[in-house]
Amino acid sequence: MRFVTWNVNSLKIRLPRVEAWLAEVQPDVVCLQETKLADKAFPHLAFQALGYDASHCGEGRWNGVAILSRVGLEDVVCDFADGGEPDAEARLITATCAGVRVTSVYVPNGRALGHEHYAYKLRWLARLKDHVAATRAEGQHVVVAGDFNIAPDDRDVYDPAKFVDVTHTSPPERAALAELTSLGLVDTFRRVHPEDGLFSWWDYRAGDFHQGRGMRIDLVLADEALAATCRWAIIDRNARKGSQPSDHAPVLVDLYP
DNA sequence: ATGGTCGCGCAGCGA
Repeated sequence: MRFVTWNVNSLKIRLPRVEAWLAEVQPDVVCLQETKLADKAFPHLAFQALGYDASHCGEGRWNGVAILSRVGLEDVVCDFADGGEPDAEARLITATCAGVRVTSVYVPNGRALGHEHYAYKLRWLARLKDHVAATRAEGQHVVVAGDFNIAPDDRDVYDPAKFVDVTHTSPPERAALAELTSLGLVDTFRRVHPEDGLFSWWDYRAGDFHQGRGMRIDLVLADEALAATCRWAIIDRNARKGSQPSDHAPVLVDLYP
């Protein structure tokens, strides 16, 4: 099964590119983030025409996450599965695809160390751990894929010296991600590609993409048994090129549940 | 040169 995560930065603007990419790559399960759509504006028919069922959790102007699947889409939950208060923002959606419990996540950005939004990011990640623990307890294979807004280690940024005391690399954020993986989840792409310099996001400004100034913040986490089946993974840099790209490239991971 | 670009939506914020 081919899994993809892709922060599309507005599905309204990006739909033509997403459609063409899906037709070419033929993934089985796709986790989207930052659709920036209300549920009623989600283009179900466009995806149906390509063979995908879809579920979307959106609020309109910001955030918005979805799961597309051509191998079944069941038991959709549009929030944390920890039994707590509903999250105010549309940042995760969970569904079962061919026996795999899949969650598409858009982790808060954090904005700056010490900012209220940074505290929100850490609280959100702590809740995500509870969500994953609850999901794992159901006994199915688990995939948690999305824009984590965290570079797991120094291989995941273009210049570690430039990422000191900033969001995406700060020790509390990395510790929160480690808490998550301590539940038995594995960064599948990293398992296949240990080298540095492989990024999934580049700022639109200053020619960062062409200068190689990026970060790897889009991850596909899978339970250990499922991750052990991974033999192939790639970040499709070509999808970051050309006219009207997202600032994120899609990450593809083949797993065999 | 100490910025730079997008997307949303129509000012300026968020990323």
